[in-house]
Amino acid sequence: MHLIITEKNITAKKIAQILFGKGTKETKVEGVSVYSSGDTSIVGLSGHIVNIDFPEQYNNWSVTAPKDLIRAETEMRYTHKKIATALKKLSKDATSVTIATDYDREGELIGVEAYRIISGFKPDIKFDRAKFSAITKPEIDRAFSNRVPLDFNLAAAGEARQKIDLVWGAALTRYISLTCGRLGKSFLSVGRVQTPLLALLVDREKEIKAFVSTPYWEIYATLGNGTDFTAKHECNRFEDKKKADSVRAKLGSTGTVVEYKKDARSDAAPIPFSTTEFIRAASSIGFSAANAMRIAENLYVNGWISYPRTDNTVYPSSLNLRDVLQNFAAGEFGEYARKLLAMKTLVPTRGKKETTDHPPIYPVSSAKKSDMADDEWRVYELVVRRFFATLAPAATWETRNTTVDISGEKFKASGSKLTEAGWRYYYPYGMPKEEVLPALEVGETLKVKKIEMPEKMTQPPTRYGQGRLVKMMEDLGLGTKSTRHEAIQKLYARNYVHGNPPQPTNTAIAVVDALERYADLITKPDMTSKLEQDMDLIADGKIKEDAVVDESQNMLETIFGVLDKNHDEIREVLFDGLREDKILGKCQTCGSDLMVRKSKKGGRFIGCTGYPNCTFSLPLPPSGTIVATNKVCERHGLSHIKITTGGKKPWELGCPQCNFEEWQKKKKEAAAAPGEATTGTATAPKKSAPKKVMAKTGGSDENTAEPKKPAARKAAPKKKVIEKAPEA
DNA sequence: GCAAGGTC
Repeated sequence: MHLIITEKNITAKKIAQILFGKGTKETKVEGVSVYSSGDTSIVGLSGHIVNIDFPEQYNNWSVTAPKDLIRAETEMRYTHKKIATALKKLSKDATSVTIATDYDREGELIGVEAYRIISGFKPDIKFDRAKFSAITKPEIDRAFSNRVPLDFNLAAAGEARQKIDLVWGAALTRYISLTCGRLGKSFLSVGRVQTPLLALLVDREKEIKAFVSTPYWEIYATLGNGTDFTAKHECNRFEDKKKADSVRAKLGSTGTVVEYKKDARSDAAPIPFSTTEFIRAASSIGFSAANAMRIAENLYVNGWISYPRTDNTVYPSSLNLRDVLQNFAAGEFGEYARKLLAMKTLVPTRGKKETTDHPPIYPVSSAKKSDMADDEWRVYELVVRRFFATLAPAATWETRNTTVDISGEKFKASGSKLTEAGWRYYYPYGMPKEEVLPALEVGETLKVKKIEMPEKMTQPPTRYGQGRLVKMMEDLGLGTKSTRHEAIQKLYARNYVHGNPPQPTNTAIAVVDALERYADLITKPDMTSKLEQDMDLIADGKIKEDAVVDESQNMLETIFGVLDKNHDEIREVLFDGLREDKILGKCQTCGSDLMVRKSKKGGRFIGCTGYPNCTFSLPLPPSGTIVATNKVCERHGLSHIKITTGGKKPWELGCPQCNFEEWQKKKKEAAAAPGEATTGTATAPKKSAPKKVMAKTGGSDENTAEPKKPAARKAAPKKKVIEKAPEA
């Protein structure tokens, strides 16, 4: 029997259809689908079915010193035992095996893993490899009639990555966690991808914290010639109020048009969806990266959209765009599809990245709204509309620009109007607002109807949204199309970040600070670029896997030398960060800091650092991570808190004192009117179980929260530094 | 209780 092994079930199925046609027989071995015809069987893996890890004796974090992991041996563990057993069973009847996993580094390693499992069990089977870059009949036929040997060098490159990631990740994760006593499920993690990602967020947060907001003034004139419009002084921002005042004082009651220009601007259609582009678009309509990918995965397995993990932004010529459109001609999107089908030629847009493994994400079948949940529909609609937009012509805007002279001062205004919708007819997301500017003539006199001079404050840079982060990661080479969203999610799960856009905690800032000082390499994307270069050398046979791993282990040993020497200082940096995250405000009775503290019984509460002189305290819910938010209670001066549990929907508890008072009031009312229901007020818990100390209020979803618009974000008020000269 | 990479 000839056994063919693919990376995943869906490709096994597709290849069977191509090679066997209708004669395909599907059976199950150990619950794994096997597609057969005649003397050939095809089985799909589930990506990697083994993983490397340290042997059990290294499992106790406080027994093994972190640096002893660097040279520790590793072993293979099955992660999909049933598939491994199925491979062995199938190989009993096999005389030859063709590895037909994805044509990339990880695919080669996955293939070699299957090879090792089978040849360890039955050594005399012959192996070869089919390499294909699209699952189409000509490409599959070509690949299977030109089979080559397995590329062990390429697989070794992937294996080097596995070992280096494990050793660095495990050793540094344990070191940091042990150093500050964050053990058990609240450990602090470190990794080649996640730490540079976290450092991006921390660097930005530092900029935001360091930002000093200063006032400035703008001058607007409302002008009219029938249609009113607003023009802004050409100075844009006045930092000097006196100067702004003097300009304002000059302005008379009429203005003269000194410049007026009408133009047309072409607005190009967007490129096809790669995973990154898709996540960016989904993020801008309110989906977190992980949620967008989870939904896309669902839509894919249910046959609504194509494979969602792709770097490709160019439709392959094998994809018949008209056929795809035809699927939609009668459905929910019929009017759009028919309009595109009526065009003589379809010229799709194309992005810079072109790969051949998968097409860009496009809709493969027509769905009705009732076929899926609301969130799924929103994502599906996004994919459908994007596909349409990539086939549509550019949009055209008419732009108008004018300069008006008011008493010698220049004011500018511009207008824009969509004159040809083009692709924007199909894709309404992110539509810029039209600005009205009436037709004007140079020399025309306009009445000044109103002058306004608002005072504004300069704003700190905005936090990176998830879509932007995924894009930055791609540009920096961090992670892959399949893992970037997971890296972001991991930061939430570790409580390194909270909210959306993700905001790093003081703990995260401290971890990055400590690592940047003493283990700089793990905080930079350069580690990944260097690894990529080394992997290419391994794949080319120019250097051995062991040499690369050994060099990396040496570097990590050097780093551990530095860490050990500076242990006390690192501990201090980490403790300070951890402590800051626990401070919720000042005690109203004595003015000391209020902090999250542990009780002797293992619970926790908010206690005063003035203890034992001050015994002020407030209760806290028994489980979940307490996160202090930026919001401060106006009545009590305490940070609003939320309770997070590993990336799930956080519970926005609000001010802990307000919450406590609310709960006490409820308790009193319940005691005064026994038997009566105690629901009703807006902040009251729907089901106020008396055992639960806290009054639960509505929560916002970390994962689906609409990313805040930059303009809506407040400047960090406490960072505003005002230096006033003492009065005489 | 560690990472990152596949896939579901």
